[in-house]
Amino acid sequence: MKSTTPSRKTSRAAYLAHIPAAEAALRGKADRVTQPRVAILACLMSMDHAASHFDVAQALATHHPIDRVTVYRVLEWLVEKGIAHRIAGDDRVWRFMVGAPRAPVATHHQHAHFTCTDCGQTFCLDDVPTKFDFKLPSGFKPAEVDLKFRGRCSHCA
Amino acid sequence: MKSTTPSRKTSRAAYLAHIPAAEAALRGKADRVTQPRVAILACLMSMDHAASHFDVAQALATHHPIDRVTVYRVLEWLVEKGIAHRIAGDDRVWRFMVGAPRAPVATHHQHAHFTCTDCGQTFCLDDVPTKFDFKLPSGFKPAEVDLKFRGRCSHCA
DNA sequence: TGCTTATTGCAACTCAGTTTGTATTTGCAA
DNA sequence: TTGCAAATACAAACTGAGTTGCAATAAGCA
Repeated sequence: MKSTTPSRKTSRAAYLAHIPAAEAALRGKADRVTQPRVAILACLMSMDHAASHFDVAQALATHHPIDRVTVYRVLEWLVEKGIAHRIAGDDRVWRFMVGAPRAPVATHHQHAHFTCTDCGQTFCLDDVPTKFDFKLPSGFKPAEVDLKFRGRCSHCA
Repeated sequence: MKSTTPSRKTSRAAYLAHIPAAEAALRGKADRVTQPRVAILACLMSMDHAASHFDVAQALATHHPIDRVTVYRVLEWLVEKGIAHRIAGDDRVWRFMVGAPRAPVATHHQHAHFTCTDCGQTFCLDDVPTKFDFKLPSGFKPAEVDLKFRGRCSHCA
């Protein structure tokens, strides 16, 4: 078992700093604001890139160890509640990030994903201004768009 | 084990009709034109939607059974040779289609993928005329784009 | 036809993720 | 503070996609 995002781990300080924000974000959405939920959400918030379940579990391992099944369940629950969203990677591993899910068609500001071919990390690029001019074959009724880039990220360029 | 694309299977007639074309496509690219390669490529050619390894194996099961490992290897080999390309699905399954791979950035005609939320099938939409006007955050150097739609396909609309 | 070697078939394996079940803990409200 | 439902921990078994190693086969060529 190896980390899917080897470099640039979340610092513990950054994680702790996001705990209040994580709690606040959960207050409205959750019946119960539990420690694992807060910890996992704070962990996601402190990252600038998408994290796999394993990344999350490992990031919290020393400070606040959480059962891997719970990590799975909480991450799925965060997605269900619209607090986070997940991205299918090229390596069949789900990665998670805080924020809105897939963007509806016909917005001019697109939520895009950028996967670095160098360091392997996936970033969310919010508000990518794109002008779509779709001419899909007749009969195809799109509801959502996913925009995915591959290339060099700002850290590896 | 369930099929990933339950409806609208490849008919055997359509598959047989594509065998000569498949052989011709392989002649230039392959050292050896083997039966599994021809069969699998003909199978891909006869489909109008993306097929998983399992779909291919199942489609050929009765007429021309091929070991599932061979299906994996041949499909990967087809991608490597530029004869087919693969798409990462939302269910952690690779799907394959004949044709060119990912489009480079800065082309105005985009090779897009459309996944139907109803029947679950993924289609390739070639030559989708899109006018991209990317403004990625500074430092991000994109090399490839993936454009992915979700919605209702022409069969389910 | 026989030779050579790429390719195939088979079996066993890895790995991410899921499921189930039970005992325990904990958030929250009465 | 107490009671209770919801959530977590832990263990274990399971699923399903994809991989690896090796012996057997068959495509192309002389």
